[in-house]
Amino acid sequence: MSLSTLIGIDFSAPSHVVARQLIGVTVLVDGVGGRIVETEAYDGEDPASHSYTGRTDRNFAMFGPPAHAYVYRSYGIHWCLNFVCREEGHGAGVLIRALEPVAGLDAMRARRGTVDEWLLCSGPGKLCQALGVTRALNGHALDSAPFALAPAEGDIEVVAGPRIGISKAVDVPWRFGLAGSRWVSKPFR
DNA sequence: CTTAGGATCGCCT
DNA sequence: GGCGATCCTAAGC
Repeated sequence: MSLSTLIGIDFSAPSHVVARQLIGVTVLVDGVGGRIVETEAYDGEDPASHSYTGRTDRNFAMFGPPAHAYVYRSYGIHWCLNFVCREEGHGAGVLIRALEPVAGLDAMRARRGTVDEWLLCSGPGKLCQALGVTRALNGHALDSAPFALAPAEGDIEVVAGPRIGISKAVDVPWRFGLAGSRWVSKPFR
């Protein structure tokens, strides 16, 4: 058990390994959250990754200790949540792309302004709004409040495919999902 | 069903 | 000055 091991997952492993293991894990922020059904891996040697060209004021959390959060602003509007992985200094992380809503549904509806449950957490920007994730959590440890993680339960079948919304390394199959889940942001082929 | 455009911030060339 | 690890709305077919 290394210091970067949390809920049975070794966050110092390569990002695509961690991304696969995170499917089925429950994540809560101040008691609001759900089960992770979709992730994407990004790595320091990966042209599509924010960390590819080195450390900046925006991405420094990706180069910090594993099992911490990296939160960035997307298109000047949305927040996106990543779990940092790999050894410190490497610059890798896993983008949390969709959740199955489990806890704090009323808070999610209020923040998202909709009662449609699929619209609450079916995308990286949506789930951050639903869970109240902002830059304030950038660099925050995942094993301490307001975060709470719980291991996946039962048999988890994971499917993989190319990542969404990027223009580089578009064929790398580093998007992972819970097989058959209706909560993913886009179906897997 | 598919496509197009706007919102709006911060890094990069 | 350009362009995103996005989302929403509106319009076209």
